Amino acid sequence: MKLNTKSRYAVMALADMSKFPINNPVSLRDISLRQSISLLYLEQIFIKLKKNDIVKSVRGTNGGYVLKRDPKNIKLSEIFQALDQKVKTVGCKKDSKKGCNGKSAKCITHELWDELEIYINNFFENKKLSDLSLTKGDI
Amino acid sequence: MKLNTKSRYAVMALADMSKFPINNPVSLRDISLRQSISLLYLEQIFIKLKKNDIVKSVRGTNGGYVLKRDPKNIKLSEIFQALDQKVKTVGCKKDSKKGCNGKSAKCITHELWDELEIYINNFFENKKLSDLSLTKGDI
DNA sequence: GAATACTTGACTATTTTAGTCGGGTATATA
DNA sequence: TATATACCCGACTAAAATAGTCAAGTATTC
Ligand code: FES
Ligand code: FES
Repeated sequence: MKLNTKSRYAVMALADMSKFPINNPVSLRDISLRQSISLLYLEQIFIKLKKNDIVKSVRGTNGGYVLKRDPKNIKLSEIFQALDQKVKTVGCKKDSKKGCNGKSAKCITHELWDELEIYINNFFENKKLSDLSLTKGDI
Repeated sequence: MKLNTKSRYAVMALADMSKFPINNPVSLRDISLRQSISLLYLEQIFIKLKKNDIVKSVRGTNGGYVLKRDPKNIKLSEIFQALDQKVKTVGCKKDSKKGCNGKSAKCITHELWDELEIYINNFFENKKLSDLSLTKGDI
């Protein structure tokens, strides 16, 4: 079970932004330098964050991105969703009646994995961006 | 975040076994048929389970594998460990002082991911094989 | 009009996953 | 003791996912 870099960087970048006065555009270039994340990669990530109403963009000189909401109201689960990062522990399609083995019933472990999936999603659901942006002084 | 098939199948196979009288060897062929898992793949999986003292093998005709311990004493975390399935949410090496970006300090999100890693590992640590083998009547 | 910074789709190398294959060895039972 | 059953184990491979890069823009401010 691994977390991909896209989600990790997304949270890192947003945490970085949330350290600055809101409504003050933060450029990807700056985030890239501070957090050592490839600028090109960040661009890809922010397109998705924008589409999902987590940030908004300000174009032109001194532009950048701005958090669209208070960090207190941004759940990690939303960030993950924005990046199509899903927690998938079951081997089957959830809403299908078929099991992971192609049989007509769910397998003997299905319930367990489902429980795990809910368990993990709970973590993301209950964590807000603000929960981590304030923990440390350094950027 | 996805769970790989090896771990999923391992748990499935062990759950299958635990439905039968202990000390009664269960052949991989039977498990393969019942659970629709490739026999060749199962072999690969069971070599590892054996090396990690979760099952023992009985060779020859009517042989198979036997659980080495009571399902009550087999934690999911052990099964995962046996298959080198690690939960990895941080981007850095845990015991290194360096961060995921190659810098000398841990990044701003490190603590969060570490917390998640512990959270998930907890799940596996607290689940026993017996917790799922008895839930359903069917195999 | 020059510089800054966002926008977007396509492309690619690398790694991981999910298996398969081949050629063994050990044991029970007929 | 022959044969079938079933474990043993390293090497191999196709396919998918990941982690980016690249090229060619557009919008805005100074
Ligand atoms: S995981 Fe859903 S049926 Fe096996
Ligand atoms: S995840 Fe450990 S330093 Fe970034």
